[in-house]
Amino acid sequence: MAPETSAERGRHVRERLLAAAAELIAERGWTAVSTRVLAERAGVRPGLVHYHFASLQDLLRQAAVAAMGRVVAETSPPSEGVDDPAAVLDALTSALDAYEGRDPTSLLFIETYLASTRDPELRELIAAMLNDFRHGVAEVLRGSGVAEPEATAVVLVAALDGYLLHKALDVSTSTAAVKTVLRRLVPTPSR
Amino acid sequence: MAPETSAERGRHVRERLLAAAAELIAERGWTAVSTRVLAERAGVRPGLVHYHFASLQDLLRQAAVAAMGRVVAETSPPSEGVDDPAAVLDALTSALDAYEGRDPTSLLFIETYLASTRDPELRELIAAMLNDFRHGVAEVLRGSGVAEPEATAVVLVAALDGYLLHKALDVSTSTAAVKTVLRRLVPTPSR
DNA sequence: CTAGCATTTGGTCATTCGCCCAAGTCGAAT
DNA sequence: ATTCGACTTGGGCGAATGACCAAATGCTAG
Repeated sequence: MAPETSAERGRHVRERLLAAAAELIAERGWTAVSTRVLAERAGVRPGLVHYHFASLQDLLRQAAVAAMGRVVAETSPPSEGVDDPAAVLDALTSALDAYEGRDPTSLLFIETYLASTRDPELRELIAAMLNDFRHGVAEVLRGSGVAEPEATAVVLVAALDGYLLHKALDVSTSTAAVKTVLRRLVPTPSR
Repeated sequence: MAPETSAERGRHVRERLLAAAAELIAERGWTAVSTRVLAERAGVRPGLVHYHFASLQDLLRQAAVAAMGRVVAETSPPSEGVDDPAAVLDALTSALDAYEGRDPTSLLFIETYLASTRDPELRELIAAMLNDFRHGVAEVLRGSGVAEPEATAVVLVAALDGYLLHKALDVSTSTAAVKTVLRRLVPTPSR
């Protein structure tokens, strides 16, 4: 195998810990992730957790922000070149197909939202992400002539997260029907 | 004071424990509620928790279901006498004024949704509540001529819960503007 | 008055928790 | 070859956890 410098190995361990944390937050819940199960999942000795991170909370914060940032980046609608509101909606609702409510990604989002309630530092980071995403959606909506783009984006994103939240309880609802109804939120002004 | 029979005192203790549990789930998160803080909050000795309830999980389940059932009952729109979709919306969005996202009630809902993910017994109870509420809303929508009442109810309720979820992070959004946009979901067929 | 009962008490059990640290390993630079 | 520094190991700290139980308490029915 490739010989690793100790610095490289250290970075590798850090990444494994962050990945394991994102998994376990979704599986067990934010406050139920412990240093020992975390280390075991990462395939690493428990002592390493507090060598690479100041505290368990700090690790969880970094893991959640990094993982969520990645998801948001690839879910964000293209900032230009979209003029049809229906196309905007399709881009967003593709998330409804990708995430089923009970999957690690959906649960990580909800868990982090709740953890933000009890961690001001985390709240600021997540609120900034949410606002960026909302404004991105609003910009596209404005470009395609939808009235009140900012408020519409707020409702649209809320409906998406809320639907995923409910889907965790009840998977029987039809995503296709939901998409149809969501289209009412982005009416085309002309015609 | 009124002399209490031991049975009455027992029932009283049970209620205090349930009330304390609902508070603490919101404050600390579902998995972070312990028997000892629970007993302290209820003004009761720790040993009583496992006398009145089979387990801590069982207590939390009962507390969440009872508290949520009470909220749902008083938020549900009147099942008859409403023919204007705007009035339906007003009845529902009144919850947006009552709950600010970071209040105990909102947090209890989200926490319980997440706990349901890891507790099949709880999930069935909460899913039934959600479906009852959705169908109640759908029935009123159907009565006032809104197209696709079931799917509309799903989206509407999702938007409400999602908005509360996001409000916990960012209280800067305008509830009034949100209500305006939500009106698009319930278009009047006539006119 | 007494026996029976639900309730309450105070304590203990093994386990797990976050965090810390002295000692050890090992590649890189001198 | 030796030193340096980053990384890792294994153990241990006090505190908290869920659950359990024998003994005490006190109301109530006989």
